[in-house]
Amino acid sequence: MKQHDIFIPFCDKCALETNSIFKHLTRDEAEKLTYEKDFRHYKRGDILYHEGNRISGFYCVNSGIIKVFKTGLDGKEQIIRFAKPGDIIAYRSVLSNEPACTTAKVIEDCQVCFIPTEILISFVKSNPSFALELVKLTCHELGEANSYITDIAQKTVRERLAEVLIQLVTEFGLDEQKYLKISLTREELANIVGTATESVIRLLSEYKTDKLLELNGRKIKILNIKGLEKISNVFN
Amino acid sequence: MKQHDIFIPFCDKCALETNSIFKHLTRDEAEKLTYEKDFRHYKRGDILYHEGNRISGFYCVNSGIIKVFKTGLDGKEQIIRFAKPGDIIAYRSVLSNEPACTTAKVIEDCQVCFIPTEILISFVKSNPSFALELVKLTCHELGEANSYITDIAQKTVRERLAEVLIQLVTEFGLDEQKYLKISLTREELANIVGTATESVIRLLSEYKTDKLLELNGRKIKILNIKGLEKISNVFN
DNA sequence: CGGTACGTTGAGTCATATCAACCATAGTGG
DNA sequence: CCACTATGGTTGATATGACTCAACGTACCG
Repeated sequence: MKQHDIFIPFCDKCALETNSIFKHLTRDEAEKLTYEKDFRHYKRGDILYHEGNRISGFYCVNSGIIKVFKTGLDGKEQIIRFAKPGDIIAYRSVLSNEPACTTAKVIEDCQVCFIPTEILISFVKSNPSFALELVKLTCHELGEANSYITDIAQKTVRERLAEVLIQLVTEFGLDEQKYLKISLTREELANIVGTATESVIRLLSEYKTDKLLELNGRKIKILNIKGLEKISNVFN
Repeated sequence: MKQHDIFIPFCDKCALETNSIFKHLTRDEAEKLTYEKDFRHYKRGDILYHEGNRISGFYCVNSGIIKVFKTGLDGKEQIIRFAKPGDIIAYRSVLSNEPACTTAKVIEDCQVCFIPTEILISFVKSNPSFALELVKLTCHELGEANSYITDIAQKTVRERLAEVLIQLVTEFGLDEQKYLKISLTREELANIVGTATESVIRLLSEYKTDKLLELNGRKIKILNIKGLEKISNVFN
């Protein structure tokens, strides 16, 4: 028996800690989930699932960070979102019963629970308030997607990069020295913003000149959030 | 009593005809819906709801066309989607319990049913398979939003305009003379594509030169769909 | 008949992409 | 241990897609 088998987290506990959607399950359901799911480890660079494939279940992140992206023309990635502890991924394809429209790749080593489709469906059917929460979650994500469409369509790259940095601060936070907790390559940043790697590099160094941030290799130290907000034109 | 009151459509019938989500309701639920809903007429230019407002229900389109858009910087519209008979709108805000993130404006005179939030919630709770269908619908729309993000981020305006035209053909069809059934201003086209009105005009006349379409004022006659597909770079 | 909304065209500008060269780092295999 | 390679980061030069601005035409409407 491998060591990690011992540490399979109980879903009811994990759900509360990570604030995942499963906190809306009943005690029995959470137990069933703990029993039925599969606990897995992945390393940076590993792929959980591929765009275009049918998948037999979805994932709940226990630790680590995963990027979810679509592959566009010439294989250029468009990062749609990140998943961190408590988040679930691939549920869209599972629920709409369509092949995966994205690929999920590990950015920071992670532990995830794999949950078979039928379990999710059965919870939706047996637990109306869970169903409602799931609908809420999806609708919320849809609202964010709509915002992002508007942003990409209407804002400049300079504005969007600043906005993305703010979002990353909001979602992953800063450490004690004000460094962004998530570490991304310039190319990955470009693939969120929807621009060229070189443009990201130039803009970052422009922000640096303007004393909005400092750069230490891949680590980004945020000096002036207000300044970034001003650039990004967010009033929401 | 105004004449239209006589013609309030029965939901079970309408649901089958327009292929709306309510076809998954039970007979009793459909009756309840017919009884509780409010039937309304709107003219071109009317606004059903405004971005930022809380709304107390959602709409099911019986006839006509509605555009759903977000207002970006300088008041520029970004059209997110259209709603035609059978489609429901504003359900996102209702279900996520957030203020409307879009505005809905009538493009072609329409008749819609207004359905109070509580009814929808009660159906989600009482009818698991309806809930599941609703989740499916939302997830499907989310998938489309993700695709659109990738497109806008990676494709040129020329490619996107061609793609939008194809989508409009798919969604609204052509009449006997191959004219696109939905009629939009150049500005509206620009607001779907996410570009300037002038760019749309120039590109349309370029397509025309290439014999892909003909222009008669606002009416667009599609001559060569394959050609448009080639330009748009869609392989999906 | 003037007003308003929409459509069209041309000219100039600018943000951003592209292409190319180069450096730094780390991991690999002989 | 060193050459080798891959990956990521940076910078400069150049090209160009798309926006902006401005002028003007057209059609419909009260």
